Amino acid sequence: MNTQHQTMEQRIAHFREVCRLAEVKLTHQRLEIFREVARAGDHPDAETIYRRVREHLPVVSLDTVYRTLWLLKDLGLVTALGSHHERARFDANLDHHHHFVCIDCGMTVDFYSDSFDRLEIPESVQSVGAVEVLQVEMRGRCHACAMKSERRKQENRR
Amino acid sequence: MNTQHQTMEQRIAHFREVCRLAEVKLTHQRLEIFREVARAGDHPDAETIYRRVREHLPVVSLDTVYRTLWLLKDLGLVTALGSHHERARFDANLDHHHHFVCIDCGMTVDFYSDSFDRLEIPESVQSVGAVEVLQVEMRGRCHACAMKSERRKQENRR
DNA sequence: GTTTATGCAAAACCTTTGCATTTTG
DNA sequence: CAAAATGCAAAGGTTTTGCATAAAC
Repeated sequence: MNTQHQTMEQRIAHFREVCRLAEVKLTHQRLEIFREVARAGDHPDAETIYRRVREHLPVVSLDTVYRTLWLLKDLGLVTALGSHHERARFDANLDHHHHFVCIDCGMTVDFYSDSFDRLEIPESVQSVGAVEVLQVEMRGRCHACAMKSERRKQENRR
Repeated sequence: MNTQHQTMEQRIAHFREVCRLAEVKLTHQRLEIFREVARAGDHPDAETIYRRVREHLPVVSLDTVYRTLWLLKDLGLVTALGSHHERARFDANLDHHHHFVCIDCGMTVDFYSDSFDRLEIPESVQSVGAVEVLQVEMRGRCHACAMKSERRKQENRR
């Protein structure tokens, strides 16, 4: 779905529909939190969203903002960068490489690719800053986690 | 510098040399922590490195592991993924896009690129897992931060 | 009316810091 | 021996959780 050229009204309507289908209650807080994330173009953190929401809706707490943001992520309405429960990890591999990251277990594997290494920086990026490192991040499910989730589905069917 | 085909002895020698040039003391703890990160291929977190180091060197504390890892990063000997003091951030932009991230202030800007979108997944990755999202991450210094650090250098010259 | 979400406060978690002691160059 | 690094314990910041109350369906 293309979010770029949707009006705020269309996004809110979509949000309502997703909540209805997921049988999730549409509270005043959730609506305002979604509206604030949808309006933002600057990848705000939970604290920032909390502050912005409070300008319109004084009765909201930080923990509700957190709970709602992870809910929105589960519903596929937002994505999370540098997501929760992620601690700093270290790598002594200084060669130019790229990453596969498992969205379930967090396992990260290094990969080498000449075609990835040869990618050119778009001009539009150069107007924002000077790129020092270009790295491709591939996210998906590793085979081990894919098997685990398959097994879980089969158990639930019984 | 290519780390891939260096022996552990070469890496340790390089570590010693970098410490000497930077006038940083080479302690037993630092040597063992570096050795453990250099040996690891699995992007371990600080706690994991701490556990592994303790098997060889019982007298080491978690805070020394942290201090040493950030030192190694400053010395350019390791890189950090999902680095410190980084909180979760949220994005309602569901269109396929890519990121520029400022290494100083953390500002993240979305970019669109057809050539990035058309990248093919290398076969070697497919043997590890099923890629769902491919995203290019460009890291560097935004113009605002570049100007700030220029100004700081000039002030120090006076 | 029943189920679910909220706010509050307290906890959990990862990471950093101050200070006395030890180690390095 | 002077300067810097360590361990300890305590604090810091972010995110999560349990529970009584309130709101949505």
